[in-house]
Amino acid sequence: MRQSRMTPALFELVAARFKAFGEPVRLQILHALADGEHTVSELVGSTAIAQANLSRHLQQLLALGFVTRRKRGLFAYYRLADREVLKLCELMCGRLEKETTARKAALKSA
Amino acid sequence: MRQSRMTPALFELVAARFKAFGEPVRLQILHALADGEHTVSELVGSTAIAQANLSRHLQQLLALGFVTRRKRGLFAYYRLADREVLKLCELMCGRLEKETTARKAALKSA
DNA sequence: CGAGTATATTCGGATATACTCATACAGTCA
DNA sequence: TGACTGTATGAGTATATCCGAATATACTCG
Repeated sequence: MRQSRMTPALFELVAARFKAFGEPVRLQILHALADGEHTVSELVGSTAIAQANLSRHLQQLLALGFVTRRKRGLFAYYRLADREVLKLCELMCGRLEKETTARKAALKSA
Repeated sequence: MRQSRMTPALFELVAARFKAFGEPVRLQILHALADGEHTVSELVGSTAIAQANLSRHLQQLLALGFVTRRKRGLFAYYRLADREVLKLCELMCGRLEKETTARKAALKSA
């Protein structure tokens, strides 16, 4: 939040973006796209998420700029928009790891 | 997501953390805490969020490790748990800025 | 102890979000 | 053109989440 002034509208916009990451299914999709471009049907295969559901979540991620789409014939190829997307996930994962190791350490000392 | 294997449970845990950021009110609270420790009543004054609501959100942020609490007499002093919290916000804000400037540029060229 | 204050929690209604099923919309190829 | 396939979308339902009002809890001080 380096923004000079944070308006309610701005909070809304940022929150909407975080909300996109706040759903396990979407994280799973981003994770599946970490190794490169995939079509919807490939994702159906690798993630066990229903096609309709997958398509919907991909639309959201697309609308928010977290993934990009390339249509080629019948297929839609989705890929992560940039590396920062993974960086966000890694930051949060890192916090979780720290938390769990801290918890373990606390148990040992007790 | 540097984790060796992402399990469904792990996705849930990470998503829960992102979900905390996915709410304008909580972002506003984090923003208000950016300049240091504050009590609940101070935050009521500076944010115009109702006390009950504020307390609720602070509990969530506390449970997820984004803020810490120090109780002293009647008062509860909350502060950001670490700098990373702001970094996450800044990353997302940065994306939003890029998006909007890109949109403006697109309008100009059109 | 009893009043007063700061914070936390419970309850209930309103709203949003995700999911499934069925269907629509391309685009390909015979 | 017509069958077929991959992707997107509409409708309906179930679940989660937010908020306000009221209440509970914890601490201080007379």
